[in-house]
Amino acid sequence: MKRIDHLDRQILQILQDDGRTPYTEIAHQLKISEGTVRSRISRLLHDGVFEFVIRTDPVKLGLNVQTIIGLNTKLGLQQQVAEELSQLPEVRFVGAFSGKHDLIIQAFFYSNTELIHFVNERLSRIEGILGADVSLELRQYKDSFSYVREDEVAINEKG
Amino acid sequence: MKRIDHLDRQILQILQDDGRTPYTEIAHQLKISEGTVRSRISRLLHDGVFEFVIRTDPVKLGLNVQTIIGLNTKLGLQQQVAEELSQLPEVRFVGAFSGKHDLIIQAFFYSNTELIHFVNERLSRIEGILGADVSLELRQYKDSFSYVREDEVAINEKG
DNA sequence: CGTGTTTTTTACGAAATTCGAAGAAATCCT
DNA sequence: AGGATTTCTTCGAATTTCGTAAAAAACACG
Repeated sequence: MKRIDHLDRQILQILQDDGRTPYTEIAHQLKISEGTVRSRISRLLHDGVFEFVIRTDPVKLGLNVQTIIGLNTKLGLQQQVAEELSQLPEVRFVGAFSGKHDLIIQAFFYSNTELIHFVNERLSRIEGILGADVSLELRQYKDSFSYVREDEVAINEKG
Repeated sequence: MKRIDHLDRQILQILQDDGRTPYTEIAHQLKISEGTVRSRISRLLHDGVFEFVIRTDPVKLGLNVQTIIGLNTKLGLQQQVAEELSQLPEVRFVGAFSGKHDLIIQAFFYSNTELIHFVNERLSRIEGILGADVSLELRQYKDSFSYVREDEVAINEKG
């Protein structure tokens, strides 16, 4: 896989803002040709560096209850638990971690009732879960989504 | 703001898979005209229901160290701490929560060294932080991103 | 350094997509 | 039912994307 250079990062940064920016427009902004933008993008896509998606607002879709749940699992059952959790549509993130919790998941619900039902009926039925610490999101301050860090692009700006 | 109907959700679901799907293609799949797709999308964009973005792979960008950090803050300083944390480029998510931790953040680093530096130099300098539980991501099982839950679209499929 | 090789970038015409706007169809309200 | 409003379709024009071939740049190695 080819190294990602500064031009790639600049392209990614523009697309992070608006994933539908025309290649011609990106080319114009970066003062390169459309063909270059196109070949860079298809290489990056091919290498799995990024993909075009949309970012929906959960609240606007009615998902008002957002949670992060830390879980502890029985030794040896962690992976199985993680895979079962991954199946659930309410769960959007599942990761294994070092630290206080073996697994941390993020889940979204239409209501508190649905959340309680999730904890009492779904989680409790999964074998290997020893405990679950539910944290309810009260307010969101940042959710940036941009892994191309602005500081990184800026540093090379003068190079 | 107009209610989001089933057709909107179908459009969103297609775009979740590939944010650059042409409107003509969406129209074809859903057996409606391109104009309808276009007007729906511009309404949804206008209402802030979604936006076109790209999803980059942090690991491919060199961000190998992914963490979730639970923080406890001094009473009354929570908001200020949250806002300071939001400024940091390493931090991509900041939320206030009920539960064991007042704030939960997600942060990404190029190396363990950078992480240690972040905890020792950056976090420790922020006034109002009482404690930080760092969880290091060992493995990711799911990171779906799709808030239009498949089950929801399916249910209405017969309506 | 210089020359051959490979990679990247540019250029350009053809195909596809997007856009604006106007008319048709459907929905809503009373 | 009838008029008003919203949503949907249609269609030509403008723009973008795509394929490809040639130019330019970067690279490798004697």
